[in-house]
Amino acid sequence: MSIPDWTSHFPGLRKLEPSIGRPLVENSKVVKLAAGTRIFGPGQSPEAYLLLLDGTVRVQQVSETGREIVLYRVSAGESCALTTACLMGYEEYQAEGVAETDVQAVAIPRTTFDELIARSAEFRRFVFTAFSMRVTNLFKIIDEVAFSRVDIRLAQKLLELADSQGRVALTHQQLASELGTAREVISRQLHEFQRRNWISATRGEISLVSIKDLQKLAGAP
Amino acid sequence: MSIPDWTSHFPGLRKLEPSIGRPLVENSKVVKLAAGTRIFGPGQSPEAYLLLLDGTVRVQQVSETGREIVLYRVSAGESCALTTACLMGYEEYQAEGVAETDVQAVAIPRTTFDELIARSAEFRRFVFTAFSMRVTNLFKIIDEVAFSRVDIRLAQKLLELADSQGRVALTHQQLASELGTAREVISRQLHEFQRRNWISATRGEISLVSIKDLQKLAGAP
DNA sequence: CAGTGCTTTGTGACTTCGTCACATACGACA
DNA sequence: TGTCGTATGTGACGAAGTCACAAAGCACTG
Repeated sequence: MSIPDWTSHFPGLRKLEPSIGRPLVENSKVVKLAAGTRIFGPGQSPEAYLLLLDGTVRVQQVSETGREIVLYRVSAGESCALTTACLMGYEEYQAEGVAETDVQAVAIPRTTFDELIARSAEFRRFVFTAFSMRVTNLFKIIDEVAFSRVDIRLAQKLLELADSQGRVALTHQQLASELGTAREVISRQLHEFQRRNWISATRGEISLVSIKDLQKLAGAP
Repeated sequence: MSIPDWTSHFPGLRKLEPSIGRPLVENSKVVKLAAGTRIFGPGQSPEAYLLLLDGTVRVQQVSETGREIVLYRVSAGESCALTTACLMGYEEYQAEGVAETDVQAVAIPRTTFDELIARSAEFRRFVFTAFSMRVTNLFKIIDEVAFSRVDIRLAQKLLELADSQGRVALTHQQLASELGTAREVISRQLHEFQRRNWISATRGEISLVSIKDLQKLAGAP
């Protein structure tokens, strides 16, 4: 059976020299994970560098009191870059990763990863770029959590998560987890948005009515 | 003039093969920066990988409204790992780095850095470990900012920043920046600590009186 | 289709945190 | 000893988080 060349799914890897790309493909394997699978979590060190072929993985942090905050998502074509930090580093993972959908991914063993880093400038760029994006994003989250108002953040999140019909199929609790706040706070804000006729809501789903107004709130102060 | 072999200052670099260590030393140069120098900031991409020989660098984020939060500090023997993310990655730095004291550092040019990553497993481990620590720490900050009470965080910070005599030579404003909160909030909390006789304060300096009580607050919920 | 049980949402009361607008107080230095 | 810049104190109020329930909404069952 021939091994499918999944490297073409990753723009950053397409230009890999064949002498590099072949061992990469041969030494790693494609894994499938069902939606809801916990991929890693506090106390579980990841064992391989993961590249997503399909689906999305949500990386989040859970507080002692049970409140949650979503740190970022990994989608098809991306790598779970921060796993790398822990893959390479001395510490255990503090956050947890959950498959949001069924997921197909390439698992690159630690040794292969290390070898690739050594041998391919192209691969290094790919890894570091992914890293850079995540870290920049973490900075942004800190900024928002520390300094930004929830109404603004909620408007941004709704716009970000809406599908093409302007619908967001999440419960208040799930939105609260996205922003790292409490469910009641979200309920009240949504109520206020509804009062202003910016959204309409049913159990478990929100429809954006006035995207323009939401953008105005989300944008300039 | 002989070039000083500063690699011995870095435990992670001591075991570098000479064939690797020599070019590292030869291609990089030692720089000195006066206290207060802004080393990098939003819009300024760093040009080199920095290893600190002496002094400390504070990395912080400034909000639109002027509030600040300290993300981490780089001390002697450490690398400003996250600079690397941006060094390697596609994006500009979102945070700013300021020399807190006079600083002596080794600046490794981008090309040399890349070459070292390629050639030395030892150096890779050094860089990734530093990375890992910072990222883990960023996770912790997000957790604390989002979920933890200021009185607890303030107690922790005081204990962390106290010198051997239990003194913290910072203004309320500076403490507020450490925690990403407002000065008034700190003033009130310190007042409360004082009322309970846990600290005593003079202009610009705080003395910890009952470290035990502070630890109790900082520790278990 | 009425009943039951789980999940989701609504709400009031209260605490904590952040903001604004000043009032004081301290300390260095002329 | 006065003056000036920085540091700290404070009240009022709005925004956000917590707690303890109440009330829907939905699925499944008999």
